[in-house]
Amino acid sequence: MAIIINLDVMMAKRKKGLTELAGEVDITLANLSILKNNKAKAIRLGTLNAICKALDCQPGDILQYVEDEEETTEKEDGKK
Amino acid sequence: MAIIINLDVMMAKRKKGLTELAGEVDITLANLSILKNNKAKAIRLGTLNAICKALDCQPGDILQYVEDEEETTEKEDGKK
DNA sequence: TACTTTTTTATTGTTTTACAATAAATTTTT
DNA sequence: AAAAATTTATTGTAAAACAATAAAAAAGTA
Repeated sequence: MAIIINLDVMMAKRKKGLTELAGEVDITLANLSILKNNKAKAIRLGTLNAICKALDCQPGDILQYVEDEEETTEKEDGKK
Repeated sequence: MAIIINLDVMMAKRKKGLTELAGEVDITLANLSILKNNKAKAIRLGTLNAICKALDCQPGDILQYVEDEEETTEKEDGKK
């Protein structure tokens, strides 16, 4: 996979924590955490919409495409 | 909803049709058409990834957040 | 106009996954 | 240490991606 989620970055910029954002996005803390940490395999446009609205940003601020070369040597990124 | 899909725009820029793109993205023509025409309610990151790779673009080129005021007066956008 | 290609729409079925709800563990902050 | 915030995990349900297929509609070409 080479789509990474920069939700944490935008949250930091807006000074919003999970608790606050979860309320505005109307999603549970737990599931928003999953999203934030790139554990989600898909996203509903309605959810993306709510996030963009709450953070006043664009999808491009949250989703980023990077071509994957192997840099898996460092640590591990995708553990089972 | 206020997330719109500009996949058609990027396809036009890259001069790629559905047939060609569907092959590269490894998704059926029919389903890609649904995506392209904003009929999808969600998108898998794997699919978004494949599209970005095939079109050499970013998610932000395809997904756009617009706050919805009512401009439904013109035609109809979302029919049932 | 007929023929071809592309695109759209529809239908059915399977599999995946979002998300809720909940709880516990972990980390961070005070 | 205590409190607050975050992460991780589990179970269940509803939703939706996507495949496969087919057919209608639109666009392009001879």
